[in-house]
Amino acid sequence: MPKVERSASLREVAALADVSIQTVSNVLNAPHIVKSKTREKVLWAINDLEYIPNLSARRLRSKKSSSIAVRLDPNFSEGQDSKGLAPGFIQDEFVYCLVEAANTRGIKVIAYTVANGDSELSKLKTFINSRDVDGIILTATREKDERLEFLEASNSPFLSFGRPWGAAGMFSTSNPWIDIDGRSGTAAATQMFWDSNKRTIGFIGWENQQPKDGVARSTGEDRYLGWFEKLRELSGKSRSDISLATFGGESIESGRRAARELLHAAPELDAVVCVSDTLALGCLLEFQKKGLNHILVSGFDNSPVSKEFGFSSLDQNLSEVAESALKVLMGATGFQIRKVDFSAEHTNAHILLEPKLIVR
Amino acid sequence: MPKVERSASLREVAALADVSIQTVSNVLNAPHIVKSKTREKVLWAINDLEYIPNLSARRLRSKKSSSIAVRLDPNFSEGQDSKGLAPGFIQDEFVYCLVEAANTRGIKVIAYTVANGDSELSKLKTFINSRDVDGIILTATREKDERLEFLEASNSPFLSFGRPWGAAGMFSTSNPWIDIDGRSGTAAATQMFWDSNKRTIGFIGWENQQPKDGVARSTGEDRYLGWFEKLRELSGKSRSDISLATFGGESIESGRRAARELLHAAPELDAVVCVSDTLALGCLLEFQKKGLNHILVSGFDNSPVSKEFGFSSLDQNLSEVAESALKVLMGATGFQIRKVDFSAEHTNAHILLEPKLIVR
DNA sequence: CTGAAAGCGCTTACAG
DNA sequence: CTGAAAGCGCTTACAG
Repeated sequence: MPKVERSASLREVAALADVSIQTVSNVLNAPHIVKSKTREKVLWAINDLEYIPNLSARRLRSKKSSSIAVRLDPNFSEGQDSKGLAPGFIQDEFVYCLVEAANTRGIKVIAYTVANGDSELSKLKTFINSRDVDGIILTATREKDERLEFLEASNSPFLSFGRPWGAAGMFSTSNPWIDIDGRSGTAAATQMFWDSNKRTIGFIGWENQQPKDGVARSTGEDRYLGWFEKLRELSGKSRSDISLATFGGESIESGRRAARELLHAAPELDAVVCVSDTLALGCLLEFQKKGLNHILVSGFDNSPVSKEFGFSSLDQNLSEVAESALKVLMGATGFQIRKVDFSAEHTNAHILLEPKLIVR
Repeated sequence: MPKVERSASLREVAALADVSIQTVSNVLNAPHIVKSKTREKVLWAINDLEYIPNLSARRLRSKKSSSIAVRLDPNFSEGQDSKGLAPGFIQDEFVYCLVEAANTRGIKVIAYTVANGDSELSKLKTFINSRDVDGIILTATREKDERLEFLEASNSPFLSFGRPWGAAGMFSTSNPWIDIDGRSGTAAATQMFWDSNKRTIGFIGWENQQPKDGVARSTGEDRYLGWFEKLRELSGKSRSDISLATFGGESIESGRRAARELLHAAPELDAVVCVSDTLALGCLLEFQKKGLNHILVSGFDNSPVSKEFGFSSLDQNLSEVAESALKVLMGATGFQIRKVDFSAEHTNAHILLEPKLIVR
């Protein structure tokens, strides 16, 4: 391969095709307004010179970066409490799917991190005000969130992955979000067990995440309610009789302990719906140790752990999440990020997608 | 927060500070050449207007994007063979550390994917020729690699994470790389077991990765040799007597089977060095099942699995890898990506970093 | 040390 | 349908 000095500019393409710079630009950005004969001549020149537009120039002039930013989080914790077997799995998969979906739409994705000390808000301000990105994908938004306030005030397109649990403004159009319906997921797992003639179906959730009423205030409570309500519907039992649930931290050891607690409460236990793959594995290992291989277990996330150990799990379907997110920010078929007026448009500001039960 | 229309431009800052646009630019890019009194006046105006430079304009004019690109890979496999418990763990962690290190140096990171069908080469050409990035971080390079050839020909800065195993040109300056020294890692694990008075130390590697001679041709062979040579050194045995090794695919089940094979070959087995955390866990679970809790096990990657199950593992120290990678591309203290002439400069084109043994 | 001019490579707005 | 002009917001090169 010969040394390549630099790539051609519009000017050179125009000279070769014997048209104006502007016509070449039109062939690229509005081909339909160029006469087909001219267009072909220009395309030939573009191809011949291997012309690739300078994106900085395009962005400066058009005032569109065709880029979005997304935060990356660390998967390791220095010491501290256990975060389970796949702490960053969902986030990393989501980012992968987002990049893939964005690239398909001609959008670049800039990854950023927030290291100890610097504020995410100042990073977002810099991204937006330097015109480096057109929009932002947020994660882990809260009710009073300075990021939301800034993005709203600066009129920047954005979307959150995940609901701001417990926030009064969860359904406010000023915090548009897309999320997975955990409740319907654990309900589906419960239904599957029931259909396999399991009648004593327990639940293992995260500690401090058991709803006091029928309303979920966290991901864990939401997944609990899916099991609870579905079991009530199927069994015809009263609320107070649906009580085969226990809770623990996100660790193998918690899963083992929870399994023992459930067995103690109901020796006839024959299935367990778990809030996570980590707890499901702990539970499964405890049953194996006791030779109770007939008890079925389900987890959440469809992580490599669930595949490797062969238990059912709920896949969050992140490529669909990513595509839906871009559909909100760009419209169904558009190629540009734009601000959506949810109060006026037909686009829903809050999207809930079904997880997919992977039966193993 | 009030609606913000748009951020200020250099022109407005200059007007407020009562200097020329050029002086404001100098305060930003070459503060030392501006008289301190002028500089303060300008900084006050910048602060007052919350001025943030337009990056597209800066990039267009300066011909530097201050960005690099890195590829993201999917962690899920559709069916197929097992890829273990943490298939994308190292790659994802590396990307996180790279973004963090790059941001500290004022460099943006654009993530890209290569979906089935499109070629990575054409993506790289577009990145480079559209002036979207100044350099590329490659992964999984091979001996004859069209990506290397293109980047070389276009005179673009780049660096590979990982060695092109088995390639004659592994030490060619046209493929600069940074990698982790797996061999010294498994040697360190072997030494640790020896120091704990373990004398029958086995090894579990990946299938088809056992060196025929003393030369490694893959990551798995490299890690095997670390165990082999260290054990030979410590035990004083001859080559043919160091044979307590077995191999399998990257799965829990393989680890279990390998553990049984090692026990069969040497019932006095008291430690096992494994090529991966997945194999280590399979091995550990098999020992636990048999009540052989005195046998120590080590893995590789220091993934959440090793933390959760409490066995020793080798941490790849990816933040150091990322920082070292940028040191190659930017120099020790620079803030710009530049092409390195390895044949002339003192920078080494091939960097091998030590993994860190995490003892549990 | 500071400023007036040029220009990076495009797209926009508009005249023809 | 096509082209001449303007200009996006900076940095560079250079004159003073």
